[in-house]
Amino acid sequence: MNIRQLTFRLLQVYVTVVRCGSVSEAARQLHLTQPTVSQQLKRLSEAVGGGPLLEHHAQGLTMTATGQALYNASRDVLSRFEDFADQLGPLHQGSKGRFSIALVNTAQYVLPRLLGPFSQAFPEVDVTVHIGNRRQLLARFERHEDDLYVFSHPPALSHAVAARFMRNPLVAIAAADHPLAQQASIVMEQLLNERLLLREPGSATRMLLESWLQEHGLAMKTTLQMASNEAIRVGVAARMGVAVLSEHVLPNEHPELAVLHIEGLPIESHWQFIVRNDQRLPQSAQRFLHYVDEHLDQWIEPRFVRNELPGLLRLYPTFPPATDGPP
Amino acid sequence: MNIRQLTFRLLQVYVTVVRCGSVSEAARQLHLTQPTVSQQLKRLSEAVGGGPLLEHHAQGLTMTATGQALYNASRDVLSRFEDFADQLGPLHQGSKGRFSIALVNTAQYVLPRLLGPFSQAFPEVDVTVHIGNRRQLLARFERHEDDLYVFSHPPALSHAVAARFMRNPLVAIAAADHPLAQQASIVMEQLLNERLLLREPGSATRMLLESWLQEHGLAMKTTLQMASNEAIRVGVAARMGVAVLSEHVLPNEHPELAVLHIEGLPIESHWQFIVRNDQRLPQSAQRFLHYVDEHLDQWIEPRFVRNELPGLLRLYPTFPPATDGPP
DNA sequence: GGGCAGTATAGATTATTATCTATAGAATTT
DNA sequence: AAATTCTATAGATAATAATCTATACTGCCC
Repeated sequence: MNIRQLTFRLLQVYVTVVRCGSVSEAARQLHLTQPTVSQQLKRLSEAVGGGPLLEHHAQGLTMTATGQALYNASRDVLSRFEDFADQLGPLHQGSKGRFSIALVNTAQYVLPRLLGPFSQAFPEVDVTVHIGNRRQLLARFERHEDDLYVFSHPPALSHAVAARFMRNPLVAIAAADHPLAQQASIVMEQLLNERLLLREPGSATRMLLESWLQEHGLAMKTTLQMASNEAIRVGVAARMGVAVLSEHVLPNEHPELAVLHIEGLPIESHWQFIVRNDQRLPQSAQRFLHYVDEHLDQWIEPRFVRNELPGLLRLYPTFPPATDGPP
Repeated sequence: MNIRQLTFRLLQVYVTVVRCGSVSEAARQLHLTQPTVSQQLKRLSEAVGGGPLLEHHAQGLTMTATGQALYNASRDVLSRFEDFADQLGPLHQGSKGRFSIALVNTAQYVLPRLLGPFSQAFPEVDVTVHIGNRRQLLARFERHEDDLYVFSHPPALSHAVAARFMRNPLVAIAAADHPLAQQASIVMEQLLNERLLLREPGSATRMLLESWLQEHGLAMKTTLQMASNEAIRVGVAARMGVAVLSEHVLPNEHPELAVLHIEGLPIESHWQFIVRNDQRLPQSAQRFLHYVDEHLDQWIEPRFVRNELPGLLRLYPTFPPATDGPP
C-alpha cells in the first residue's frame, strides 16, 4: 500500500460512495461530476493496491473484503480528525463536535430528557437523532450508520457493548371506566378477551409482549394494529380496546386511562445504550455518555433509574485526557 | 481546518519532525532536503489553521497545544492505517504487523519467555524491544515512543492502564559459604552490616528495596554500585558482598549462591503491562496481550503467575473482529 | 431493439504539491 | 567575533492531482 498518495479527501469520497451505494449519487452529493468520482475510486484502489474495492451487483454496490476493511479504517480515521478539528479552537474536550444517535420509537419519550440538558450544557455539540422501529434500527446498526443506539431488546452483541440505563416497565391500560379497571387482580387471560391494540410487528414493545405471552403459554386473540403509541393511547381512552404499553408513554396525569392490575405485570424491560466496538466513538459521544452517567439520577424518577453506564465507560478511560505530552 | 489538503504524507513528516526534535534531522531521515520539510510544516500548519504547531526553544522543539493535539491525532491515524495495510494480504487479523515494547532491565529475563513463543506463533509480527532502566523507560513513556511497557513500579497512571501478570519477589543472596547462609532466620539489620551490592539509583529493584527499608525505618550502610544484575550476581558469588535481587535473575542452579532467610523477605512486587490509553494500540499488540493471557500458565512457573490481563483486555473487546459489514 | 440510468475511459486543462538550489537570518558553539 | 549549525524564505521546476467535457460501454425496463 502506497500511503504517500493517500489523501483524506480520497477517503471522504470513498466513504460517501459506499454510503450512497452509487457512484453517481455520491458525485451529486459531493458536487462533482461522476467521472471524477470514478477516477478517484480508481486512484484510491491503486494506492491501496489490495485488488478491487467494490463490485457492481444487481442492486447497488458491494464491498470486497479489502473494500470493507478500507471503509472501516476510513471511518475511524475521518472520525479521529473530526475530533481533532473540534479540539482546535478554545481547547474544548469533546464539548464541541457532532455525533448521531438512533432510538427505538418508545425511547423518544425519555431521551429528550437526557439530550435536552446535555445540549444545554454543551451547546456546541450537534446531535443527530434518528428514530425508527426495531427493524429499521437494526438495519442502521448493521450499516454502521450511527455512533450510539438505544435499544430495548439489544441486537446480537458480537460487535457491540451494551449498558442499561433505565427501566421500561410495560403495563396494561384500559379506559378509566372499563370494567376491568375496577378489579384489584386480573389474570392475563381476561385481558386477552378484550380487543388488544398493538404496534406493528417488529416494534420492541410488541416483541416483548409476544415473548412474555409465549413464555406463559398464551396467545393473542382479537387485535388491532395501530401505527403509533399515541394512537394506541387515544384509542384506549376512546374504548377501542385495551393495550400493553411502556409506562413512559402515559402522560403524568391520565384521567381517561387506568393502569390494570394484572398478575405478572408490569413486564420488566430496560432501555440500553449500544455502542459498536468495531468503530471509533467520537469524543462528543463519549462526553454525552459520561454526562448521562453523572446526571441520570437528577433527570429521571429514581424508580426508573438503572445505571449500568460505569461498566461501559470503563472502555473510554480517563476522560477528558486534557493536555499532556513530550517536553 | 481544511481537511481536503491533508495528506498522510504530511502527517508522516510532521510525526518524524516531532520525534526527531529537529527539522534538519527529520529531513535526513526522510531523505529530503531541509527546506522541503520546513515548507511541508508550513503547509500543514496552514491546512490545520489552528495557529503555529511548533515553537523553537533553547533545546529543540516544543509543541504548542495545537501541535500536541495534531501529533496525537496523527499517530492514531497512521497507526490505524498501518493496521489496515497489515490486513491487506491474506486476511490476517493482527497476526501480521508491528509493535514496540519497552522493558525494565529486570524484565528482560522473563519477557523472552513470552515473546519467544508469541513470535513463533505469529512470525509475521515484528516486535521491537527496548530495554532500559526505570528512568529511561519513563522518558520513553512520556514521549509516547512505544506501544507497550513493562514496569515493575508503574508510573502515574492518569493516561495509562496497568495489568500485573507476574510476581517478581526480591530475595537476599550471599555466597554459598557466607556465614549468614547457614542461619535459619536473619533480620535485615544483620544484612545491612554486610557490604550491599546495588544497581544504580532509579533502577526499579533498588527503588523497591529502598522503599522497603524506609518503611521499616532502616537505612543502608556500606554499599557498592554495579551496572548490571549479572555483575551483582557474579560479585556476590565472588564474596564482594551481599545483594537483594529479583528471584528471576538467579539461574536455575546456583551452587555458588545462597538465598538468605530474612524476616519480611521476599519483598513482593510484580511485573505489569502498561498501556497508554490516550493512544491507539496496534492490533498486533492487542493480539500479543491476548496471546499472553491465554498461555501465561504454560510458559511460567505457576508460583510466579499473577494474571490480571483479562481486566485490561476488556478494553479491547471482541477480538478478532473477523469480517463483517453492511450487505 | 430503443431508450435510460449508471459506470468507465480518454483527453485536456488547471491547480496544487513535492521537491530542489540558493540564500539569508538566528542561534549556538568555539 | 568567527565558525558552525539550524531554520526560514524565495524562486524555479517537474510531477501529480483534481477536475472537467465528451464518449463509449454496460445492464435494465418497456
